[in-house]
Amino acid sequence: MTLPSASRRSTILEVARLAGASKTSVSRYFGDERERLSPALQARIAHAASTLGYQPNQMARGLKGGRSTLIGMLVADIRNPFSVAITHGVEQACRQYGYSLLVCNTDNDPEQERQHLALLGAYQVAGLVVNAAGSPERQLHSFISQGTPVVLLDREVGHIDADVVGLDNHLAIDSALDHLAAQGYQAVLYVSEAPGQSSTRQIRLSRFTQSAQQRALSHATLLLSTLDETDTLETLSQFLAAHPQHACAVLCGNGTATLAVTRFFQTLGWPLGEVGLMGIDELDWCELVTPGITTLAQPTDAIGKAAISCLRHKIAPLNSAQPTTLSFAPSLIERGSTRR
Amino acid sequence: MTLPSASRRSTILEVARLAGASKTSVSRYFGDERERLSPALQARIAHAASTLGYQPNQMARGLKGGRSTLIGMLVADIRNPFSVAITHGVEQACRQYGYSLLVCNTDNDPEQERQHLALLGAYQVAGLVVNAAGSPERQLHSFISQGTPVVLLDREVGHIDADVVGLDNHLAIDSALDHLAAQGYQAVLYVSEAPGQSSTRQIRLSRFTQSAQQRALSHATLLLSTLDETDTLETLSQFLAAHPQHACAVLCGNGTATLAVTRFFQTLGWPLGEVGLMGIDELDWCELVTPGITTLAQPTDAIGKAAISCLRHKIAPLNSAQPTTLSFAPSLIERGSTRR
DNA sequence: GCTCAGAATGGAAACGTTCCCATTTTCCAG
DNA sequence: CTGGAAAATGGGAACGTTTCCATTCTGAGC
Repeated sequence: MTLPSASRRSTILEVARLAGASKTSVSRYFGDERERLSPALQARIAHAASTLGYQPNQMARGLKGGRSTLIGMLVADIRNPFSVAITHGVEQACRQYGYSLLVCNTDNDPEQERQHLALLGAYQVAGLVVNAAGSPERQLHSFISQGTPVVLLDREVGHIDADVVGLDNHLAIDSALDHLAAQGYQAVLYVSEAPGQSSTRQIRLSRFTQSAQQRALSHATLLLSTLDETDTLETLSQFLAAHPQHACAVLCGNGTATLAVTRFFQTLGWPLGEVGLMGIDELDWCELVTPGITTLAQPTDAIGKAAISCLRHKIAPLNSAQPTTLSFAPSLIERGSTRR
Repeated sequence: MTLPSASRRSTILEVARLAGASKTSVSRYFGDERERLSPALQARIAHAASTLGYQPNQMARGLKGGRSTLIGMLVADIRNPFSVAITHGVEQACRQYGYSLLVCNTDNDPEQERQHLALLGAYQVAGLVVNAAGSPERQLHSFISQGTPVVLLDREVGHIDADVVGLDNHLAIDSALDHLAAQGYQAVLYVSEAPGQSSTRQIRLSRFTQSAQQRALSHATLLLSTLDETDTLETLSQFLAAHPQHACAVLCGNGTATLAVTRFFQTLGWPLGEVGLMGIDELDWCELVTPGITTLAQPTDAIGKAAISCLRHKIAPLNSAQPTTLSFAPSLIERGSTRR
């Protein structure tokens, strides 16, 4: 004889029966009206529930309530350590407030982004944290008009009534230039991935030009393309050649750029420091490449937490709070790559 | 006058009304019985649905069907690039088969693991991919007995009727030793994080000892503790001192160990290559630290895909297929750190 | 023209909750 | 005691689907 261990998940009704209570009371117990129940009843329900191993069915909950305890997060590139660090912060904050995080990676593909957004809608997420790949304005609008709050992370999107959380890009670029200037570099090349739809890349890029100009620094910019590696090497060499009497430095717009440029430095045999190198985003290995690469670290945990905090403020009341922009300051981690 | 743009999400019933059909037919259209409908009806429904921007409510679906299109994934440490790479593979495979991935990071904390598993159960995930932090045998059993297939990733867990997908650890250790021996190293120190509950770490560690012995290599092992950095440095120095007449090398059990050891090499001023260094797991920066660090790369995409493939085979039919263990071979990426 | 199989379609119950109400119980002021 | 408000509890409809079953429609064979 086999045990009838088909072991279906038990329901609220079974708990109610075992506890000698109504399903309403059990529902109250597991909802947030527990204190409305008499201590005696609470005890009976607690006992029955633990006997049966009862656990509320979130699907049913979501269906009835029209809202789940799920928070959706769109990440443009999950293989970027910076994105992971932020995701980690978001996740911690979610747990703290009893939400679960549904992380969707879009691989920087607007089509995948579209699909993922549709899915998150279908799962009635309670809020949305978006590190946009494309410009999904219409879809985001539809979330917002349905009352699902949206927070934009690191990248802005068209005209959306949403909070934006991220690095203070102006400050970051300015700090970097301050540091480089203070270290005696007189000509700076800014290297970035192609800005495309990314507001952050656009802002950093234009701020660089503007700010370098103000400081009367010789400067130029270089956009990485995954193709033409030789072209890129060429441009780098030319920059150095164009400033024979200046101390030159390269500033990288994000971690990916730093990685690529570090490789190029090695290919070209440029000594770190003599030619300065500095990057936005701190990475594990920056201290390993002798004499270390100077970076501007983003407060990733704080950014993640701030995102969830924004969401929470908009979830509970039908809060018409104005969209805010929260900008965080980077911190300078000084290493040998900017020491002449 | 404000527009009544409260814009609720439209339901199957509204589509049915607009299309002049019954909700049953609409349900069939969006389920997988579309071909049972006459072309005329299909067309009407398609039109109505797109007019209304209808999208099936997954909550209701999950509730009725008892199963969602969600796949749950437990990751022990999302900040480990190796885990991320695997997650990426799993995610791609999920998309390919129409599943969505609910990624939960446990930060190597069994308690968080417990909570996340409970949650995934409540969301009726269709399958579970588990990179275990602790030993949640009981919970996993309850998933399996409820018919939810489970795949173990990289780490085994107690006595669970589940497929296991991961690196062939014996092969990996053996390949590493083969390579080191071929390069002329005669004494090898194996560095690993403390094995704890991780079957992978245990297996690699014991295989190392066994295999090094067979090859008549001088060997020793060192477990990293996050505390006592000086202790660790001490042990490293002693190993070198103990083999004055041998060519020494260090083999790192995973990416974290490689990072830590590389730092130690720098602190101690050991020249890479003269003292050999090799690591399991390929990392972005391994080629940047001159003269490059030799690694064994795991086929992360293949591993992720295999995991989902296992799940799929068990989801559809009440398949009683025997649990399998899929082991993948690593590939050697040879660099200067193992060239004398 | 009639029967009947099979295709096409629809009605209604069920999934496990929540929440609005209604009902019962408690207890205190008069 | 008693009336009545407040506290405690329960009944049942509703959420948006899926699915079982019943019904209607179509056309081929006689």
